[in-house]
Amino acid sequence: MAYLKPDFFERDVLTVARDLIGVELEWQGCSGIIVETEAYAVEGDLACHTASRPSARDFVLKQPPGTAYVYLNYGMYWLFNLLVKGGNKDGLVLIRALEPKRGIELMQQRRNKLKPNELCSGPGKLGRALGITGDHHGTIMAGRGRPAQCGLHLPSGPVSVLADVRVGISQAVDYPWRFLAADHPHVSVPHGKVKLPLVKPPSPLM
DNA sequence: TCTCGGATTACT
DNA sequence: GTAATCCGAGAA
Repeated sequence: MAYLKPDFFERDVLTVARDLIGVELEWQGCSGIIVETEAYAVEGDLACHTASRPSARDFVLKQPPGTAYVYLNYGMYWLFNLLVKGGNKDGLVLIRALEPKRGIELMQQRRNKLKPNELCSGPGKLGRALGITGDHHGTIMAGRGRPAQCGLHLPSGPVSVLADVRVGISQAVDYPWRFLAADHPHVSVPHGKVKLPLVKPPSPLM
């Protein structure tokens, strides 16, 4: 099974976020099938870190496509993103949920959970299950420099993917930029169940 | 130096 | 419903 090449990440961030569904994420002895992602665009997306953080903009500028963008959220959870650049729309793809495949015992140990469908069903849970921290910010996940025991593998067959609005944001809340494996039991929030704010900030149509 | 908000989760 | 927990960014 071959690793994804950098050119996978040199396309439109929405296309890449969609195509990552079904991909197997291998991470230091553990692995899982990606079943939920969100796209964040460098330009025109107020929910993206690049809209408010010069450091994120700098990261996009200087790092190659396929690099991991890792950050601490709510002071507690490490969230794992992949850099997309060189296509029509650059951005970051948040990996939000996995179906665990390998290293399940280790993930259960880290998460203090028994049920496999709750191990990685959310971006914070996933980060904890895989043992991801800020030390992994900048890890190259495709091409030269990729660490052994880390990588991404294409699915063997076709995958059914649904689009939905993104979770837990307060800006650009109505972009349908969340992608899910259809009817999959390991996602964080099922398709069509994301609660929108009562008064939504206006978003331009993309 | 201080304040605030945030791509969340688990527990009451 | 809300505590836990901390960093980047901007104001002062």
